[in-house]
Amino acid sequence: MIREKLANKVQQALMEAKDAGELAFKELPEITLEQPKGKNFGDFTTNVAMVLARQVQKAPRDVAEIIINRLSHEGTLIERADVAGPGFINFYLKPDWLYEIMGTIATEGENYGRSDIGHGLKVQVEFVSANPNGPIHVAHGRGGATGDVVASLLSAIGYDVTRESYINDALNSTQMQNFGKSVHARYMQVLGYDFPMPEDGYQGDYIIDIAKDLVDEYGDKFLSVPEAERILKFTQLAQDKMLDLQKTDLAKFGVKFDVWYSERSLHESGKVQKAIDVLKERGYAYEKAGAIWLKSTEFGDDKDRTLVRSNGQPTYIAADAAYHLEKFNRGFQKVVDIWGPDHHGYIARTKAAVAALGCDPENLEVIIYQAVRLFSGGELVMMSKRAGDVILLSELIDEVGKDAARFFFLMRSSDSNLDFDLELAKSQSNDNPVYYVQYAHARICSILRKAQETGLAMPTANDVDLSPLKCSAEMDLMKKLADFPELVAEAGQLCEPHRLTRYVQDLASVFHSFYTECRVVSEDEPLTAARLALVNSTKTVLVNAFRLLGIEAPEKM
RNA sequence: GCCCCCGUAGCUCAGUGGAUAGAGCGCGGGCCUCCGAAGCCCGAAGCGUAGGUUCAAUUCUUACCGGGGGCACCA
Repeated sequence: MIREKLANKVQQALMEAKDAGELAFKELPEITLEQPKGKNFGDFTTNVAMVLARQVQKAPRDVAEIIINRLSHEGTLIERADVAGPGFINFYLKPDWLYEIMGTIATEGENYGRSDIGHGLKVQVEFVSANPNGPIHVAHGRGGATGDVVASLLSAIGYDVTRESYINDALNSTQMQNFGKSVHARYMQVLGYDFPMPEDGYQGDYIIDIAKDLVDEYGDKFLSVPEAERILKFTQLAQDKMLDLQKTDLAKFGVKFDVWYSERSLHESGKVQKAIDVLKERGYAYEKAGAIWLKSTEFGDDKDRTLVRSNGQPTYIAADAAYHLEKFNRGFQKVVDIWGPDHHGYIARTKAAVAALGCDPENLEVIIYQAVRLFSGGELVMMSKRAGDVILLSELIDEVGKDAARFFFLMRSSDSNLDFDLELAKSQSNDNPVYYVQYAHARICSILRKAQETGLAMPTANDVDLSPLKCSAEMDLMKKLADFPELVAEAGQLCEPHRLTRYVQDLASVFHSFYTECRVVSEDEPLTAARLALVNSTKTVLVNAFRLLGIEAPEKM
């Protein structure tokens, strides 16, 4: 808002200068207003004079001077504008611009920070998509937190978002067969038979748990069924159990999906075959050595990929192609896939498949998040009792809690490896960023309780005079609150949720400084009222940010 | 060999085509007759190397060096 106003002012000044023959430019440059890094460079700054300098053949500082002389401050929030450094124009604003924003926060409440950048565009965020042959583990946790918050951010900026998880439940896949055989072997063992685990069988204890469940539920009634049929049956039963467990674990993590999409359903409905047919028709599928191949090299992939094996079984790529075609057919105009680091190699082939099917690969955005390592007391944690070689998400949540788990997963850019310090996440101290930010909220609630006990009215920024707010701690806090909508927009458009955790920590920090500096409930009634309004606004923004992050806003800790 | 990510303070990480590169931990020093010290304030300390593009590069680009991960008619 304020940026547009300033940009308009600058544009007006530029046009006037042009008409007066002071600046000879043909095209109006884009005028961007930024918040300067240094504290002594005003509230907003623009580099337009430097951008324009070459075109008008004048020194940048002279151009800036001309613009400033044409700026009228009358009836605006501009206090003054200066030329600085190599040719920046720095704007110093009257405090009223912040008071206006306080009013906006009070009026918009839980909607403060939302926008309509997405214009209701239908977007799907696909994440987690774990094979239903094991529990959700910590790497899925990073993907889960990332996907969930990316979805929340996109929704906040006006997209029509669907959260979706793809179930790799094709019964004929090597992994699923292996899984079924493992469960079957454990089942036989629970029944007392000396039955060997298959080679490369699933070793985790959860396989035994499933086998015990199956014995409890069905006893030995499957023994009469032929072994091959029995294994197939077990694969399905065990898959269903795994899926339920995955849903339970993810729900505990605060992650819920609108759609669980079954790979098996793609095969059974003939959509995989259909996609292959489409690829053939479009000339991007061919036969070689008894198999059918996707001509993905046409679209920048390193090599062509097998769609259908020589034994007639379609590969997962065929199913993935069908799935992505289905996404676009379902009306999604933008698709975001969130994958683990082991999948980076699939970006090229998936985009190639999408392009070969006649969809625009630009509408598919793939986010790869990097590896997660758990540390405890400086030691790398590798093994889990319950799952074998991975740590389960549920174990992590039991250990550090949902909020800490989510927050820690979101603290780093997806592009960075993530070292998760269990001790830190558990510690109830100021070292722990989750406690730090939640404490800010609890502290606010404490102040508001105190004010209520004192019998004070609870003012909002709309019904109180904010002009007593003028010290630097108060100004810094208001500025941070003012940043929120833009931060949400940026984090959403870039699909970078870590910007939000960063912001929340910054906001908590300026609030804590304000708290130390400025006593809220005091003898000075106008000041108390204004500060209470500011505290209220801070609470609103914290709560809105926490909601996006999916963490609690505790009133007491 | 090819592909992806990272290389910023002692450590873990943010950040930006521009003016003085930030935070937490750790380290040193201060602050509670007062709304929660789970807090605040002050201090020391940094853009892997070499080219290129640019008025301006830590940011874009190329090469190299270092770390992590991936390269199936498995999913």
